[in-house]
Amino acid sequence: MVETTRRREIEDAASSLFREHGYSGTSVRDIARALDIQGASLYAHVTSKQDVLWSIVDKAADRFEAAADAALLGVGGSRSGPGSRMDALVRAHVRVVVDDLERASVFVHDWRSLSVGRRVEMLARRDAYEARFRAIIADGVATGAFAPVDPVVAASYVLTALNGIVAWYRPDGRVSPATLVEIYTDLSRRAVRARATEH
Amino acid sequence: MVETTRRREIEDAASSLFREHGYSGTSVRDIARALDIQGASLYAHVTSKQDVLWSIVDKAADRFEAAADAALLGVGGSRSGPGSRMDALVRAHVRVVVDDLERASVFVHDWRSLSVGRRVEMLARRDAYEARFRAIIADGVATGAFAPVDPVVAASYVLTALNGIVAWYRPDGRVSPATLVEIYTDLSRRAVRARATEH
DNA sequence: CCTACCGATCGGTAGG
DNA sequence: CCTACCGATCGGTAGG
Repeated sequence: MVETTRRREIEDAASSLFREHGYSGTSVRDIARALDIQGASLYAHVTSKQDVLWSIVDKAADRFEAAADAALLGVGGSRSGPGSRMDALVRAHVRVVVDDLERASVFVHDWRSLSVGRRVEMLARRDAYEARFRAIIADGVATGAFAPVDPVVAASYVLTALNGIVAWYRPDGRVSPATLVEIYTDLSRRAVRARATEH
Repeated sequence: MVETTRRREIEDAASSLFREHGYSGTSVRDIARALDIQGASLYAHVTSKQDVLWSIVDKAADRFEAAADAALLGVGGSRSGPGSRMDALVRAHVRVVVDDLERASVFVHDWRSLSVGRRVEMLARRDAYEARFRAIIADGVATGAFAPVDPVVAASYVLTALNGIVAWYRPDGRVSPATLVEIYTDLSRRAVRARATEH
């Protein structure tokens, strides 16, 4: 399916509706209504409702992975310490989330509505992504830069906190996206760092 | 509606299904099938699907509030420092979550499917609940026990992390519920505490 | 708790 | 992108 303007408009409308009502709570006619066309007309652009969900989730996963790659590369990879790498990953993740809250919300919540094959595929990608956090935390614990936390639990803690942004954050509120990125980076770094007296 | 054994079985089954497929993704017949009865037979025990959702969410909210009350009372209220009060709140919250992951998941995710009036009511209760965390964090920042974090953002960070447990935690895995409670309390306390050199 | 049934809506197709 | 339509399923009611 080629990427057209209409196709992007459909995914924009669908992301917004999926975020507010969930995949099951959104009908094909709801999406069409947002675009002022008939429900059946949507099928001139997409093959199924499931296909729209997959496009949104797949591209969102691409964005998170690309941002993490770039962030680690930018900070010099494993030549830099676990603290800097953790900060870079958190910063990149929060940026992707606040950059498109609708699509991030669908990625976070609605991937469970994917068909079995795609859900399994996405679960593997999510696990590989989360493994970057686990590895950095384990490294920090090993060097003593981080407190002796369980890397699996700590990575889940931090990532669910970052993903939780989609549930409460309003970009037009008191806290700007840039400020949110910095606050979340600080909170995440502090959650795993060792006491100042320990190193 | 009186609380009967059957009624509780219905809410148990509904919680499990809502957790896995969401409120919209679960049909009345799905719930009935889990209890080996006909879809229409469910209406001998409940007045509507929405009514079942409300019961689950309302009772879950009761549990979180009661646990927070007891936790603050147990730690001596405002006579104890912000650190102890924060620990008590976090511990209580995580205990309620791991004690019934299905109902906690419905409370966290499916309250958005409540009818408008009930959704507004629940939003107010959630805000009052979250305000306890905000107040304690603001207190800790004022006394210097906590880092100079934004109390609103920090409370959202911590609470979404705690609620995120429902998305990944498996109680039959490597980490016992009791251990999870301790790790999460440590991570949350560390996220907001001041550097050891600062106090 | 059952059978039988209701109108509304679902995702999707045919044919233009 | 439209009209017209499909079979399936939805939440819920009637009457036992």
